[in-house]
Amino acid sequence: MGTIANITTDSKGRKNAAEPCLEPCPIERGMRVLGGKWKGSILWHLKDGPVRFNDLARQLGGASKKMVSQRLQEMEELGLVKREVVSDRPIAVVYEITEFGQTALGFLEELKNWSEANNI
Amino acid sequence: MGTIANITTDSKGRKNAAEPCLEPCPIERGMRVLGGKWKGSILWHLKDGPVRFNDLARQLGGASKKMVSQRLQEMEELGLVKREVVSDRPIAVVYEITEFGQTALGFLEELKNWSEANNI
DNA sequence: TCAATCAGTATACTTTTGGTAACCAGGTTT
DNA sequence: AAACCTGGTTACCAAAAGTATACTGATTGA
Repeated sequence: MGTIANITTDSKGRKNAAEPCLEPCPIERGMRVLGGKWKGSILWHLKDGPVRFNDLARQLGGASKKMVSQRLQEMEELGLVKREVVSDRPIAVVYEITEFGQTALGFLEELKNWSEANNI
Repeated sequence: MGTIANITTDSKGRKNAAEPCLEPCPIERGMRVLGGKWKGSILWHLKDGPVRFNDLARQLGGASKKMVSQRLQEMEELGLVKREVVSDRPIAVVYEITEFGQTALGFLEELKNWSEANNI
């Protein structure tokens, strides 16, 4: 939808929804990209610069390595983050937010403000 | 967290995260309130006025009645929506967004815009 | 009389998600 | 030598989310 809940009333006083959504609306689709567990947090933690895998995992308050690794992979495929091997030998990998990823930060900040303002 | 990913570098060039999050950050907590499947959509569909249960279900593009009913109950407990029986006999119930629920609309609109702008 | 509408609930089932714990190889620290 | 670091993977398990069908009980409409 997007505009108005289109409820009509027929001659018998019966109500029905004029435009049932055939597919999830933009809000639903957006949620499926950014709404997964930890995804928002991950993006937020990358906003100030590249972070290494284990550091990221530690900063997520309880998310397991498996979770972090899974989410990072999904987000890399979506183009939200970029993975970079900075050295082998003592292997080191950093994750960085992409330009596309940055476009979501405004929305995440609104969410953060909302949570804080309402003691969520 | 909230401010900066506090990464320090020791004398050997090793990096480590100074402040691991002990609990989920505001973004994570907010997501757990608004991020559940269908919750955002439901709130959005209520923004223009009260809607009846079956109409709402039809407008959610594939969500089953069970889902809609479950989500509505959760959201009522959270104070995001209000349930009102407008008549028995031919039983009629409407769901309405609360004042608190309205505070989340700004954030949902940002999400909607983001989804649409990026073909999500 | 038969069918459909209202707002759900009940039941049963499958799929997806989230999570723990152990493990890998190479290197460093104690 | 023993233990920890790096960035993950694998196996396993529990809980959540989703599907689909059928049912309520009063009322209205054809």
